[in-house]
Amino acid sequence: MKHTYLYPRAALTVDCVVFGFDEQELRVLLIERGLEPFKGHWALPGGFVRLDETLDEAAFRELKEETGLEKVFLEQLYTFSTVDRDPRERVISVAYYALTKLADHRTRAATDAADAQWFRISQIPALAFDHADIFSKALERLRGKLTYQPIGFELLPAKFTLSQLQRLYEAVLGTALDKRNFRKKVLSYDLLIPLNEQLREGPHRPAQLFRFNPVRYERLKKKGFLFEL
Amino acid sequence: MKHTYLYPRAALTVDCVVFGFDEQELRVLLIERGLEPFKGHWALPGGFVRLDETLDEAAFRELKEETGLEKVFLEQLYTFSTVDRDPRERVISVAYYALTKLADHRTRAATDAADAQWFRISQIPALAFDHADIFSKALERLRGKLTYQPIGFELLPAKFTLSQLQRLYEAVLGTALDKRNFRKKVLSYDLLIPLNEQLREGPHRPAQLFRFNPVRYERLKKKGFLFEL
DNA sequence: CCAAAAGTGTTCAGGCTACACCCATGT
DNA sequence: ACATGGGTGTAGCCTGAACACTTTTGG
Repeated sequence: MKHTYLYPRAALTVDCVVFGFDEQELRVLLIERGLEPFKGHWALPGGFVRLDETLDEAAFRELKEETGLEKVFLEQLYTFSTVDRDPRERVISVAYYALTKLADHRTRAATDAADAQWFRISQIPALAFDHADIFSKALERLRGKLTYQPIGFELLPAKFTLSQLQRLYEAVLGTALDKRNFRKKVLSYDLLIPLNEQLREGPHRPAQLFRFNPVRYERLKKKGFLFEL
Repeated sequence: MKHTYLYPRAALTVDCVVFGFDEQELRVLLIERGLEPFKGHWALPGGFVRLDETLDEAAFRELKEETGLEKVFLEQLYTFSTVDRDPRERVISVAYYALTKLADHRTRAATDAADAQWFRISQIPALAFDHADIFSKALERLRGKLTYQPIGFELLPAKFTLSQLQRLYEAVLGTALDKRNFRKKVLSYDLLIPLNEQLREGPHRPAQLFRFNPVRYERLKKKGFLFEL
């Protein structure tokens, strides 16, 4: 009760749209709220920004605290400021989106955050506050970005097959892609390194595993660069 | 002196990077600060956000108050939060960028805001706070956006020639473009309406004037759409 | 008549699209 | 042996890049 200002101030929060990919469909990580307002509703992970941290730091911290996630791809999305977006008082929220390797984090998230759950993006429940707006802006951004920057890999395990990569693109973009053309194009970037390893699962020919070339990956990611449709 | 909170809160501002085009080069509108900190330095127009307005509203309001500009294209850019970006106290700033028709506003801005001045982007003075960072992020965004969305027209007068449009693209992107290819491509979008009017200036053949097709323009602007290189 | 910018078509190469069959494996 | 996804090449089309000269005007 001891912080007094000349003019009224809005409270400031960060909220994170955490995407994952389950080899079939895109998913988002949501938290069930234990407190009012919107108690019992699902919401994006997030919380108040402290005075001694940047927004990026706040987003990483909240992600860690609420979901156990660390070292994920995280990028600022947009700042939401509708006057009555929080029923209690004026709260402005800086939204982030994160891309995670779902398989790596599935178990951890399940233990650190008992109330966290991955939802298919086609089956998202009613969300607290204006989180539905935030989510849709994040999805839009992900779609846009995926087509001109090679960020899709952040959603896949370190070793992956071309079919997995293609399924990811198809899931995110919502369109079917031609297998041969997709492979030709992706390989042409000289971004994937074939491993001496194959993925065998199910009654069919095993699939070649790849990882990306980290140096080339960074270079391309920086300089914004055309990818695919 | 009577706004008291349980936890300390950051102050919140908006800052606007206002672009204009003088037929030759891209320019930015800056304000000379009359108060400390950074008194006498140039800075982006902006100011504190009120509790009863959204960020967009705050940006429009500050733009009006400080520069006299109204009804310009305005879009949220990024939120800046380095802990010591303001020497007085913790201030978080939501940056916007605006595109204006310089010719229309030149005089108005000059009267409403005696301290406002248009600078060539190649000759920007030292800026207050982290405004240089904000500016460079805005320029990067403008460059990126111009190549895949038809927003360049916001910087031109309502009636313009193809050469003016081309010079704009060349100035923003920093590259020379082939005249014939440029015209072919731009016209192919069926976005420009030729007028029964020509621009005559100087000892040479007069140039055909165009305006854009507003319906088609809006449609294309919305659905994000490939433009040019 | 000279200087200055406006305006205009064609050719070529490379990239994108469409498309169908064989391969390796587990059951 | 069969069902399942993995893997591969080519031909036509279209788009983007390169390129030079004529036209219209004002001075």
